[in-house]
Parts: sequence; structure tokens; C-alpha cells
Amino acid sequence: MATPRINNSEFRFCEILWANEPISSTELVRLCREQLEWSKSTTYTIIKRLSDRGVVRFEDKIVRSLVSRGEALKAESFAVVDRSFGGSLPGFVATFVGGRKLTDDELNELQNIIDDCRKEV
Amino acid sequence: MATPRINNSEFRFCEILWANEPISSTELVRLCREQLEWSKSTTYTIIKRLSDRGVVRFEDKIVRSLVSRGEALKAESFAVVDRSFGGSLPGFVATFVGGRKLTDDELNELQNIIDDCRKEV
DNA sequence: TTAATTGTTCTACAATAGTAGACTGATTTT
DNA sequence: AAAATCAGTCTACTATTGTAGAACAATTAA
Repeated sequence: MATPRINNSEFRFCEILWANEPISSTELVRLCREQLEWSKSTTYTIIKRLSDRGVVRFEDKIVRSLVSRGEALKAESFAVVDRSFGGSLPGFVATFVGGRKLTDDELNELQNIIDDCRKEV
Repeated sequence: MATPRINNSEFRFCEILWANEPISSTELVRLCREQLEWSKSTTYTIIKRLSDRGVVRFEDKIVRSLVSRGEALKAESFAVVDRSFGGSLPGFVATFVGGRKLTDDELNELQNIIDDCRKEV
């Protein structure tokens, strides 16, 4: 059961959903109008499309996600690393770093991630 | 001068171009047919679209890139990290790692990248 | 110098992404 | 109960992506 694809505008919608769920459609309409400048029907269209694809459930005027933010992000990060860096995380990181300085904090965070990863056998 | 956007099929095309440039359109048609199963006109359409957007130059039957593979990958990695992880590379890496074991080699590579990054002040 | 081949463009069509107006049925308010 | 509001759907239209047939122009071979 691969994570269903979520396109760009759907992703923006999901960010709002994830941050507020469970949430009524009416509220979503309001938030999407405020934060994305969407019309009411645009919001409903996206709810419909996402629920058709199993990304959300829309029941009794309440919308909730079936795919967590974490799952979606993981799927997306895998996709990029696979497609453009032959599946190599170091390849991705090297390219990213090559074009930008990292702060000490970021370096430390990365170090921690690596160390943790080494621990778990 | 932001790197022009390059969509999926264009990216596949570019991989072939980057690996073989400068290259004649005829050769590209051949390679795209072999590797992507594209028809002749599909290849020419993509050459046209990319040259309209300044990604490649098509002159005297020769195609060459104006955007290097490195630039394109960097732009793409930035885009993902920005859009989905608020610009945080550690955020990206943590998510990625959270769903998959890294090999020792990968861990060492990452370690090297971090160490190098620390050196350059 | 015709015939074939090669190189290129034009047009086009289906699929997906992005967006919304108009309508309808259900509730609520006067 | 008519009027207003609310919740939701339907239809639809534009832009982009993915792909290619047909036509045409230039070059080469017969």
C-alpha cells in the first residue's frame, strides 16, 4: 500500500488539515480561504479528490487524514532521493550542502541523527 | 536568475543530455528512443520546450545544456527541503532515516560530509 | 534531377493540476 | 412558510505535462 500521490496544491491543503484535524469542512473552507485564498468549491474539490484517493476521510462534515504528515513527507523524501540521486541519501546531502552553508546547530543535529542511526543495530 | 523549472520527463531527457553532451539532435533522438521509448517528435518537442526556457541551447544540430546537472539537482533538493521541511536539512534527513536503515558506507559518507563542512570556516 | 533520407517544426490530443461559478438540498432564521 | 444561510456537488475551464502523427525543408543518394 504505497502512499497515494499528493500533488502540490493538495499538499498545501494537507498542511492545514494536519495542523487542525479533525476539523469540519466549514472550518477548512475558512482556513483555506484565509491561508490559500481558495474559494469554497476549490476546497471541496480537493477534499473530494483526496478522499477518492484515500488520503483523507470525509464523514459527518468532519475531515480527517488517513495519511499522516510523517508518512507523506517520508514518501516525498524517498521519491526525490530515488529519482534524482539514485537512492543515495549522502548524494542528496552532498548536493544540498555544496550550495549552502550549514549552521552549527544544523551540523549538530545531523551528527545526532547519524550517531543515533549507528547505535541501533 | 533562478534555475528554470524542469519537470519529470524533461529531467529524464536531461540525464541523457548531461551524460552525452554536446550531442547532435539525431543522436538524442536515438538515445531517447532507446532509453525512454520516445518518438522522434517527442524528443524534438522537449528540446524546444527546454530551449524556450533556457535550459538547453540548440544550435547547428547540436544540443547542449545551459543548466548543469549539479545546478538542477541543487535547485531540486533546495525546493523539496524548503517546501516540505521548512528549509531544514536535518529535518529532511531525520524523516528519511526514520523510514529506512542506512548502511555503514552511507553513514561514513554522511560523516565525511559533515566533517568537511565543519572544517571550512 | 528525381528519389530517398534526414532533420525539424506544427499541430494536436489525452492526462493531470489548479481553480471556481452555479446550482441544489438542508437548516435556520424571520 | 417564505427568506436567508449553510453545506455540498457538478460541471467546467485554463495551464501544464506527456506524448506523437503528419507535414515540410534540407540534404544526400541514385
